[in-house]
Amino acid sequence: MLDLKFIRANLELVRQAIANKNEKADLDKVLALDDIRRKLQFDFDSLKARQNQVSQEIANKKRNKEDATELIEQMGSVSEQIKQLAAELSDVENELNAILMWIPNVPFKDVPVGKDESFNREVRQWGTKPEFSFTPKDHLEVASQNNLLDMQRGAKITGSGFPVYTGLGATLERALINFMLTFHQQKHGYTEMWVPFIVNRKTMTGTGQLPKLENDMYRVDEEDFFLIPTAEVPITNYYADEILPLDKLPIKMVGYTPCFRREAGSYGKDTKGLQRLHQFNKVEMVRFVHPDESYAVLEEMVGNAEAILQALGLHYRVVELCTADLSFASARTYDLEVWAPGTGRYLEVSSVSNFEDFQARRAGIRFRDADGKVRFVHTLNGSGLATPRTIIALLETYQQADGSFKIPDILQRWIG
RNA sequence: GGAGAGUUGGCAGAGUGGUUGAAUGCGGCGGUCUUGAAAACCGUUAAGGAUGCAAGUCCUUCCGGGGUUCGAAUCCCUGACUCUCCGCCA
Repeated sequence: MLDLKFIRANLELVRQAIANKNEKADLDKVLALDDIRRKLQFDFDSLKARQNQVSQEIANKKRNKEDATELIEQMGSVSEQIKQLAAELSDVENELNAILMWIPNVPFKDVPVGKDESFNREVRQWGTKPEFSFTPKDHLEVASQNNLLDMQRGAKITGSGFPVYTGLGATLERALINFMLTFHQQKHGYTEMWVPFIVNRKTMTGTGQLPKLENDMYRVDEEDFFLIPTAEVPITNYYADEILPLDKLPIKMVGYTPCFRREAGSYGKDTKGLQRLHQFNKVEMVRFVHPDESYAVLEEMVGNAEAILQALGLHYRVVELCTADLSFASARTYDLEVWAPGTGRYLEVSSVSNFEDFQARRAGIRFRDADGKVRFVHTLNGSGLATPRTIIALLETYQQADGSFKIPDILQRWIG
């Protein structure tokens, strides 16, 4: 959520940001409602002040055993007006808030402006595409020959997009998660968190998934709960509505969760095998930092995610997203795309974003500055990494001529 | 799932329907004293909003929502959560 005062002071900037992100929001309505809100607030405050004052007088009279009937009668109508104004004020505030919730974050100034993903900017590459003496197979074929995956029975149990990992495939999945968690915890200094996989509406709103993405998520209607689409949601909201002492920053948390995504309407495009799923596993890094540091930390976090791919020996590239590809809440995002030799494409395995104070304002995550001032923290998060496409890259990169595949040494200790 | 108790400021913990934004203690910050520190003493210490150049003034908030009343932390209804006991269960 953007600060209303910021919107008022930077109207054109916000208007441009909405357009560049292909979003829609009625800023004129916001300004109009805000005017009404302030006027109602002023009237309400004035009447309340009067009521408070006269209440004192009534109390004094009663204490002195004097008659207060006249004052009480007067206040009857004031009381009615206050109720009326309070109701109007609350309606306007709700309406205003509802619109504010649909205004996206403003992109960082250096983010390339673009209308689709073709405007994304490649930042760098690491490693090179591996060479094969044979035609590399795609991950489904490798998985099939080695009995690692069962998409059909996953579909039978639940539906398409719910894979079953079998035997060594399951072990590899678990090893990968374990490896990544331990790596971030030990080498990058993150605190490991194990959090609920189902969250309430307030939490889902705090990180910006709601109201926009309600239809992309699995719901538990009876409780108005949601299955998390990413660990970002429960981990970021861990400190919601709190004021953190300065010495608690920076906060670095890492957690594994399964991720659940309905994403109706995404069928047909790049869905083969493990490329696009309704349930998948992901290790997520989350950081809360002083506003002055967030862009430096963003670069550092990209490095943290890259370190995993490097340790696994997988070729990848780093891409900066253009405004249109940027998520609703993000101000700047880098994607890591790993090379999948059999599929013949780069696949997104990580997305690292700086949300500045957008999420913090929604979720109420603040800290006390050196001079005692209460401010919003900057929140960042990044996948480190999502497993399915990492598995794709591993299977396709380390496949052998005979159809078997080699598990990278670094994962061996987790395979057992 | 059943029964009971509870939810107040950073924490602990008072609170009679009427100067209670809230006693007291702890913690934090500033000061006096001290070579320095501790102790002691003094002062200070919530967040959000409206208005104003500012100093300031005013309003809201005692888990959330609704109600009673001239007036609610205090009374009523309702929801959430926590704790204790019982039941069930991995």
